[in-house]
Amino acid sequence: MELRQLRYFCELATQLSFTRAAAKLHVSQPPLSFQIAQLEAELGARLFERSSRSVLLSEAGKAFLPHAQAVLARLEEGRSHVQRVASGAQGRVQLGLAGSHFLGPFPAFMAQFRRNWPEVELVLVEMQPAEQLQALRDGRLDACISRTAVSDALISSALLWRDAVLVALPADHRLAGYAAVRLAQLSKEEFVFLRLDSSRFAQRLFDACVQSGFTPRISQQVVEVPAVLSLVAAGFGVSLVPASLASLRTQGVHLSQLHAAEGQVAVNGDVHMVWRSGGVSAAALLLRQQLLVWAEDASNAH
Amino acid sequence: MELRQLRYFCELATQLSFTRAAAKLHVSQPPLSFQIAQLEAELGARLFERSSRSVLLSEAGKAFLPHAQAVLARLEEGRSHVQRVASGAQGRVQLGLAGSHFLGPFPAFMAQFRRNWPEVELVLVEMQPAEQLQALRDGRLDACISRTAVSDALISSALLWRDAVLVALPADHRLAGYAAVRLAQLSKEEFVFLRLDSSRFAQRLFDACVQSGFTPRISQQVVEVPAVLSLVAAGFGVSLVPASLASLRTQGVHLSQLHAAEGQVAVNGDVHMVWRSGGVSAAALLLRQQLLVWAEDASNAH
DNA sequence: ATTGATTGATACTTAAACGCTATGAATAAA
DNA sequence: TTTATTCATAGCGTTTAAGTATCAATCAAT
Repeated sequence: MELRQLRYFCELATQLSFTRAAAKLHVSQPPLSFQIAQLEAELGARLFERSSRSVLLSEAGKAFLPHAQAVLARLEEGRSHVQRVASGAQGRVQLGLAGSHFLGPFPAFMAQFRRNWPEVELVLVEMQPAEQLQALRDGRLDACISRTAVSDALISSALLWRDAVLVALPADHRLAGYAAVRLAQLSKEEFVFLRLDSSRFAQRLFDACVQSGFTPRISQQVVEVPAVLSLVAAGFGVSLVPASLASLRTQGVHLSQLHAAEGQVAVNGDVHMVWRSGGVSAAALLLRQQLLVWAEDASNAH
Repeated sequence: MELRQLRYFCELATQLSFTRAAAKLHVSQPPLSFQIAQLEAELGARLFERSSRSVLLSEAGKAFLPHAQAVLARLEEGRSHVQRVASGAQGRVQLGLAGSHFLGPFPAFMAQFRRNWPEVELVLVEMQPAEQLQALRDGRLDACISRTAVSDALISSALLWRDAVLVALPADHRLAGYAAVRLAQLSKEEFVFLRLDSSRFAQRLFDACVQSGFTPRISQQVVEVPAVLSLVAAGFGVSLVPASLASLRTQGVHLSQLHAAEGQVAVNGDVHMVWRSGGVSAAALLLRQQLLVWAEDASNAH
């Protein structure tokens, strides 16, 4: 059996005339007759009752018609489904990110993306930054948002938007009056840190302290950023946090700018997108490209 | 797009190896590669991710697979549906008959037929005998059961089983004592008849009276046979009824045999099947053939 | 009743498509 | 490094489908 035969059959069933159906199908009449005859031979049943003046569906033809139509319709469905998936307009993207990014510009992008590509299921996976790379390699994630750029044979990344690092001080701290603080001024302080084993960003902050000439004394390590601010407010120490956290406005916490030490580049909390280089779905490609474009636009507008 | 490509695709999607899939499909490997490539080209999307050591479904392939499988499955459904309809094993037969036939052997056949061909919908249409022929010609009926044989260019018939005609007498009638009665003995009686304009059987009974030398005086004409017996019991007159009606055993009615007059063939109520010669469904053909065989068997057993 | 027109089937030729064998390129295992 | 396995490509032969021309049958109109 051939799809051509089904197409011919359906057209003939609606036209009920070999000549007209052949014209509609853009073939001449003999091939149409031949293909119908062939289909009938294979099914072992006459599909049309031909009298030399009229063509009518037989009982068998009436029985077959809905099946033939369903087959052709389903085929078109499949075709369009494949094309939506291949173009990325339909699919699923699994994006890993830490909870702190819900405080930055990311939610605005997410809202726009879901509006523009409603058939792309955007699955957000909250995940410790340290797990993200392994999840990317395993295929559990298609991309992730991180404050650390990565680049190797399998993983690439790109800057999305800049984010400064602020100093979080208890409101009654001796430095709370200053608009800006140098890292070296904090050498004697106790620190609240994100867990160093789960956050490469925290590791970078730690290293920055070391480069400023002191090893920070750590009073507490926590996982979530709001908890950092709460502990600072509670007097457990000072901390270094991304500037986008300012929107939290935690009571009892004073945020100061961080002055870079002379001859050093300022420590930053810049946000990157990180993705697996190969074997990604079209939807993941689309998300990546859209997020890069959006971040570019946003930073230009700013 | 071709069905072959769908078959190849589905097999490859389960085997995930060109070599093995080709073997299962009884083709060599190059045509398989070619057809898959062709399908991918037409859909504009890669369906498999080939690395030289493994073949995996791509996102697009995963999206297309259920459609391809559904298409092939639906096609098989259509094929078997057509064959059931063409063989008569599935379909609908509309059979016209008068209510009186539910009293004869017919219900036994019906039960057997429905047991053997459960997918054939046997629609019984109770219909006055006079309408039956027109309904046959119109296609509203595929066949009917009648006490009158018909034969012309479009309509054929065959004897199903014999049925005698009995004389129905009120229990207190002067002839009720006799086991058999001649028609001529009833010349002075009043008669209860089936409606002459709707029953050709009734017309035959009327003619038989005329041939026996008298024109029957008709006190009542009714449509249903049980009503005839009730009217006889109520004293409206005598009547002539098919022998199979004896199973009704109406109170106050005595049934006597009917002696044929000398040199005449006995009037009878033989039951025939009548059908349209052309343009009948396979299911109708099956019913016709089965009913003839069954009637033959039943009369032989008897 | 006869002719003319229309419809579906058939015969034959041409062009395209499919499948097979042979071969190549790339990768993983020995 | 070698060997084996896997998928892709090229060339060839066969099958298959479409087109043109024609036939047979039926209905309509003169």
